[in-house]
Amino acid sequence: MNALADSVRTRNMQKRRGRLLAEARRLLARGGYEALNLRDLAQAAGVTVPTIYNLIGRKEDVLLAVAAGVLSEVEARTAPARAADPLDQAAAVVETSTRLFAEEPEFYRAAFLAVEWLDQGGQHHAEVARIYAWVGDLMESGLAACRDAGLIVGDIPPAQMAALITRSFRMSCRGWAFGHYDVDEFRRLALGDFYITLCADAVETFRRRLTRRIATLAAPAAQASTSTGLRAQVHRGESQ
Amino acid sequence: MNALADSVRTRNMQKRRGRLLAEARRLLARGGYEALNLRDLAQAAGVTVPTIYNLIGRKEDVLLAVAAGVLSEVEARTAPARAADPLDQAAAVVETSTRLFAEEPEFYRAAFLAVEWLDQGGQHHAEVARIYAWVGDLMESGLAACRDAGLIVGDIPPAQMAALITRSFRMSCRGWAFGHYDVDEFRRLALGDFYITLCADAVETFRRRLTRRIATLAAPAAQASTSTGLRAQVHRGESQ
DNA sequence: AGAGAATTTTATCCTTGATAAAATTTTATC
DNA sequence: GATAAAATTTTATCAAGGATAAAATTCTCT
Repeated sequence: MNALADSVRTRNMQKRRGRLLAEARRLLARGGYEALNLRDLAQAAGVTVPTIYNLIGRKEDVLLAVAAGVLSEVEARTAPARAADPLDQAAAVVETSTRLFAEEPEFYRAAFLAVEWLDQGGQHHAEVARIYAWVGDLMESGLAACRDAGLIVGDIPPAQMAALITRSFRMSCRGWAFGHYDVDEFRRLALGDFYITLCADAVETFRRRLTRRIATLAAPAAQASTSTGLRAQVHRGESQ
Repeated sequence: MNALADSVRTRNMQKRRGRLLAEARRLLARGGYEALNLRDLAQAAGVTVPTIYNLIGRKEDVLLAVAAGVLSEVEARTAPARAADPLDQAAAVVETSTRLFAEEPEFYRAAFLAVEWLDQGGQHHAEVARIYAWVGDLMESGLAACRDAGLIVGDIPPAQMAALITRSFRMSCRGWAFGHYDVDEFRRLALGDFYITLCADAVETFRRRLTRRIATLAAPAAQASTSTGLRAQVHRGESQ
């Protein structure tokens, strides 16, 4: 009962746990929430179902672990990266997200699906709250950088602006994670929302810069993507 | 086989169907998605499970019907209501939502949970798309009213602004539907987001009006929590 | 009233989350 | 190195929930 020991047993457990989480992400990212069931997960990881319970916990805990993974990963990989230009620094959240999403789509898509699922399930989860608190803080510090550079008037409470950006950012992430659009469209949307929000409290020169950037974003591939995939859904036996 | 007949049979079926949907809403609004299972639903409505399949369809169709209900209800109850003031007209979406949410919380909460669930489930649903397309259109026409009144500069594509407002609006609705905050907080958030977005492209005088309104909104406490955890650096100056 | 159509119910299947108890593997002690 | 104890994995099984076929019932129309 040596608690410190990095024993064979402990190492194997960690390895199995890692495999389980990796497979959970793969299943989630590929087939969405409904594709993640404990039997398939166990089989994919080469263990049996009760082992999942032993190594991770109930299904909710699996999702929680997937969601928690993204936070540590992101915190580790997000450089402090103080850009010279405060606008670029502020936009860094979006640019970084875009890069990460493009590099490891499976990882982030899975994490996002997990988060959205957990958030929907009644209870409050500290992990989920922490993730968005982290995004919110980044947004707010971006705002602060702009304010310090004299680019922002200061008529609107920064917290309120940060909250707005965070809300719309989350929706943009959702759209990507759910497969409504690709990562480029995600970047366009998130960056556009960000610039527009900044415009709301921007000094005149800064505002001109922002509107120019917004015009650039709107570029070629139009939108209309998300809401037009209207495949007629036949209602059975629905006589009106 | 008279299709037109408003026969006893048809009338009873409609009545049962109505009871089923009403009970579905009740179960959803009270216990969230997990509380809505077909057996309980059938029992609550005084029928058996296969009857649900006959009158409505599979579980997904029940959710779809609940979601669809909100659109017809809202379209019916939303007056054309051209306010004298274009700002008020633009904000009408939020004010109307607030009123409806307060009047029939069960109905709207259920519809929202249904929509969010459907949206998460991989497939595209025309009903869901239509609901948010409708919101987006209202937002855009509000913007148009402001533009026609000369309150908006026109540097930012209205569609992009409308999309931003719609995204954040949806998140605010979510928060209310999931019980993260009450209807007053919902109104504050949604209205605040709306005003900030308008600020982004507002003529100077209009912008002053908006920031004043924003300051008014921020008013009294409520709850800090929600999801952001942002500590406000309260900008209190600018009282004018 | 009675034939035939439409609807509801009875009975049952299958998937999936969850867990107790047995079997196995690892650790610690002599 | 053998063996007892502890920890972990597996076998077997339950219960809940979505879904459906087939029987029973109700309604319509002549």
